[in-house]
Amino acid sequence: MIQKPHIRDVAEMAGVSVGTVSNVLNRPDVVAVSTRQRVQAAVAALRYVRNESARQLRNGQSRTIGLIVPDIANPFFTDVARGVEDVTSAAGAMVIVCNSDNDEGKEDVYLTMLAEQQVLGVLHVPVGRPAAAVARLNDRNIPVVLLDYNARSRQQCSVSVNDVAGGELAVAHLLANDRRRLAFVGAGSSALRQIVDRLAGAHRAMAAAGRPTQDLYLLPPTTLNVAGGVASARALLALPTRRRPNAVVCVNDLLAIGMLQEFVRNGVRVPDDVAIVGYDDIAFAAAAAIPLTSVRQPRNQLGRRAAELLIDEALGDDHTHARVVFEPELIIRESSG
Amino acid sequence: MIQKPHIRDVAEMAGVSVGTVSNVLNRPDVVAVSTRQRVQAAVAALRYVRNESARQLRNGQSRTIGLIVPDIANPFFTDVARGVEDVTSAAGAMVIVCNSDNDEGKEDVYLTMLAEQQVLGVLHVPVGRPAAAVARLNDRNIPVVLLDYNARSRQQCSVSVNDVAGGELAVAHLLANDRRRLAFVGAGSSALRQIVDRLAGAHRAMAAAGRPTQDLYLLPPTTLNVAGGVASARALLALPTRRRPNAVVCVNDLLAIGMLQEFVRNGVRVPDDVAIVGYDDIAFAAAAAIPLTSVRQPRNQLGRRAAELLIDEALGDDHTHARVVFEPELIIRESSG
DNA sequence: CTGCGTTGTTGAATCGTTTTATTGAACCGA
DNA sequence: TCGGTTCAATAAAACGATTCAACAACGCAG
Repeated sequence: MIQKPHIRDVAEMAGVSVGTVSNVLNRPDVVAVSTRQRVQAAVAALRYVRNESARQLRNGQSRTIGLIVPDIANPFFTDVARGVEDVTSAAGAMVIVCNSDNDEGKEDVYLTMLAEQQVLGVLHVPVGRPAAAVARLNDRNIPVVLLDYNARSRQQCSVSVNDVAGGELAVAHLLANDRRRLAFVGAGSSALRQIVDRLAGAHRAMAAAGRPTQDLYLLPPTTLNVAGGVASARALLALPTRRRPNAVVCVNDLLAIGMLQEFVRNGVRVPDDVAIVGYDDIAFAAAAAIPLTSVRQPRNQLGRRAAELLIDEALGDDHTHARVVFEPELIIRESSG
Repeated sequence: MIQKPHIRDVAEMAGVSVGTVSNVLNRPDVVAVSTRQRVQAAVAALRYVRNESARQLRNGQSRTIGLIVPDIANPFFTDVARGVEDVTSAAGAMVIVCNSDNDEGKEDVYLTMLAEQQVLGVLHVPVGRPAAAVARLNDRNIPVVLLDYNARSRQQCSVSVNDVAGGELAVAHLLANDRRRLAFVGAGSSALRQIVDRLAGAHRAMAAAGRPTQDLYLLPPTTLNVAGGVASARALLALPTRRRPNAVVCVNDLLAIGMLQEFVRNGVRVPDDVAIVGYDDIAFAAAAAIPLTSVRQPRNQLGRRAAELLIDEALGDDHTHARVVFEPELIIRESSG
């Protein structure tokens, strides 16, 4: 057996020209049935495998898309990635996953590498403002779909979730349940667009209830994980009971779980003494000691829709840019009683 | 500005030949300083971006590796993937992530696609026995490193965790704490190699303590998630108190968390009435209502080491195959008192 | 002044496909 | 029997980089 059979070897074996083999592979309908079968037999016999590099060079583009996320170990992006993969795989394409680590420098490096790869397109969760590098890709006619980011320009697609609405849902729910002393946990720790928006939504809900925005107590910055939640809970426990909030909204479920844990440990009853609302509705929200009320984001859908838009832009001929904004959903469980 | 500048455009602008430009890009040391600077200036001015397809075609291989996992949405593989990414990114390569969905057919499809892409190599978490497709890649000199699988043949690298030892650790720990009525949760639901090994380890620990293996109560099959844990806990609660196990080992943390939740809900004290040990030590194990004792696997390390081996095999010249087996570690927390 | 080694640059061949213009065969109706 | 039409198959020209043998220029020793 030939080590790496080329299309030429297949052609020889089948007694046809290489052009015909190529046709069998790409447009089987234009070649006569008997010839086609002969060629397919040769392909199988030699275990011929196409060389995508050559194909790409000739065609000018690959069957690959890039996905740039801050951290693939984060369950949120994981589910997004899964949605992306499902769609691309159905389209016969593959996904190159890149971690930007919230570093715009790394983002740039990857964007360039993806351009070199002649990818079909890039799905990009930008750290800050979509970088100049994105514009550079557009110059080269490589479509970029922004993910978890609402594009301002109409020159490109974007898919995001309405974070303002999410913050509003959470606070409105607590106010409707007669909670009066509210705290918002996780703001200020960074200028993350998502968090800024959620806080804005929270403020809007306050205003709608005729409450001044400063009535929403902002807990000092912490890390956005379970440990940060524990620390935040302690900060609240240090307040005199009378002034202690009786409801908290966390910008993600990790914070909420940490707080829940620390409250339970200190005999604070949830939701009787303090109601808790998380964000993201990760798998563990429902599994917490006291099942957690949380704002659910359609993570998988986010990935799917973005991938669909990207593929349409890359392969379709009459593409119009879309700005998709999903609405979050409040999942009410015991923690907000 | 030229739409897609080629190396030829750069050459013209700098007043040199294309060969020289290529040299500047690939072996800058062989070209004179003044020439090099002139070329680099032209590259920058034209915003020239290399065409990897052409490069790959000529060189016969890409700067890309494939990673095939059952499900990228599973936190275990997510952390593995993260480790892989860190190593490959440092080596200037990229990762194509593929979900096999525990389907050998999909595995095959992806393996073929990766071969077509002329990838540097493939990291593969096989569903069953490493398929014939793997052998096919080896025929084409594409290295394959098996991940989370202990290769029998010495013809290839593999990186795995000693699951037998993990099962043994868990059971030995409980026996050492004077727990006598033990249950093992999660076996039988599938013939997954990992689970079979962990059970074998559990049996070994029983034997070492002079206990017959049938004293380890096997709970009937459930799904391997939180809901399965809840169901398993109910099954135990249905037993008369006297015969109810006072310690359980779960094959993963999701099961353990589900059980914990259901026990707490029914007034069963953990660890006083029942001790619980999980497996994987996912981030939430420590954050559970009662922090969970769990068998930790070096997930990130698993990915890192596999990626290193793969890159060494693909690029190094004196590669010797290695079979790396990591040892799991028992993280003792409150749930096993 | 010649010959030789060193350094830097060049031009052409090459990688393995796809595609397009062209050829050739077969068939049909007049 | 002969032009016209279809249908299949072919040969050759891309695609855009890398590489290598060959060459030019230069300095220096004899």
